[in-house]
Amino acid sequence: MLSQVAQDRSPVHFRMHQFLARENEKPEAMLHLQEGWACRYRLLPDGRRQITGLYLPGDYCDPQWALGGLPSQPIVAITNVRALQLPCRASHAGLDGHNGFGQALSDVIERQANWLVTLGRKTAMERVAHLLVELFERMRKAGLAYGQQCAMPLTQIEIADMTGLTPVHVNRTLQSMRAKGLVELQSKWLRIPELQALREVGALTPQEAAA
Amino acid sequence: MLSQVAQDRSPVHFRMHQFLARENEKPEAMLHLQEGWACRYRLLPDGRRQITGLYLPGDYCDPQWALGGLPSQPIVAITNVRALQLPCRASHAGLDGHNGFGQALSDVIERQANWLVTLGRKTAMERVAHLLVELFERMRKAGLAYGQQCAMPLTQIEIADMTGLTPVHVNRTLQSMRAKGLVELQSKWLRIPELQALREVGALTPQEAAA
DNA sequence: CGTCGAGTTGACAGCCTTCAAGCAAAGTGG
DNA sequence: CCACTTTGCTTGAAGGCTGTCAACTCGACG
Repeated sequence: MLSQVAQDRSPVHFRMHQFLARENEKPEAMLHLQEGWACRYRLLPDGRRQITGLYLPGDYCDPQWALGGLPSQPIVAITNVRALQLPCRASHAGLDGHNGFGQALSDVIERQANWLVTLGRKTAMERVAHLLVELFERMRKAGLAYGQQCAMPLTQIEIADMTGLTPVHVNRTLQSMRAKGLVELQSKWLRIPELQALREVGALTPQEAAA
Repeated sequence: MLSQVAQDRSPVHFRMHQFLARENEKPEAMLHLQEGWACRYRLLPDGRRQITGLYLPGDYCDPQWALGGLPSQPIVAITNVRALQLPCRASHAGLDGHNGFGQALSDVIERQANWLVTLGRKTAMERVAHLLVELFERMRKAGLAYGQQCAMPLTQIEIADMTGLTPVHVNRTLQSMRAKGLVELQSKWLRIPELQALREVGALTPQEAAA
């Protein structure tokens, strides 16, 4: 099993804002996150930034490295990160969806497609709702949700870079959501009183945010 | 080789607007497009549509089917399509980037990430420029560009659903690009007088639109 | 010759951005 | 332990990019 491979390796640590991978640099190993959050992003010449992927505890970083090629986007730690290393080529024998890597690859493609819909066609409130629902459900799958709440280390600037909005508008949108009782969000903790209500606000189809 | 596998199969045909795949229905076979265009998309309950992937001649449809799971989004023919069928599981022995499927999977992830940046952070003109550059470069790689031109069967409505804009604004944006001499686009043919100029208008980083 | 889809144009509204200022909490150095 | 700075969050006012609504043209098609 992959987990056994992983457990043969000693854990590595990254501080907040440290790079897990850089553009066009061959990664030393695939990482299996044990603790902490990270993100993949691209920076435009004029400073605009778009986050293109989030890595939460339990996620592989990055499954596509098993396919060969070099990372085209940097990956940076959002919080301090602890991870296990595993060789990028450990998985060649079976990427068929019946093991972790195939599923992880599917999830990446699925989530990216969902975000294309959100960034292309949804309003600010729908975008933020999508993000919060996805975060909560992924944390819950990782066993890191406690009732209706989970940790949420993202700053409003990072939420903006994820949702394609400005930090100012993210702030106004969150306040509006708080006023409606849709979310409680303070000191890095997220609480969602009614998940189904927030899913509807986010215009999430049944298959979305399930991945 | 994959191509030999493919050539063992007889070609299948789809008419314009016919489905190559439907949501949650197991596809009969992976398709290797020989002629015609198709797209993957999602429809929101209120009618908003976002195209999440384009399939051009030479593309596999869809590489991720080799990973297992069911398609979460429908795929529909934009023009009439001719394609070769190959079994979804033909590739299990090697998805390592040294054959067509691994590369195809990488390309899908890479292109989706590029579009996340465009939909999240770019202006209308940058979005349309990105699309036209990508289409031209993919057609050229497929051997279907002739000098500075290639076929471009998309309607302005389809361009809008790809770029996250309204058809009206796509129209205005295209006119503005024509007025600046950036593109010539008429009767389903695209000509790009200066590709590099259009790349810059699209705020494309070196690695973008290369996939 | 009527219909339909695609493209085009104008007027107006609105969501979101930009710019700016102020506040609180956390980190830093003396 | 207390300035001082930094980071993150908040709020207001004004403007712009894009959306909405509507009407018109044109060519393809039957």
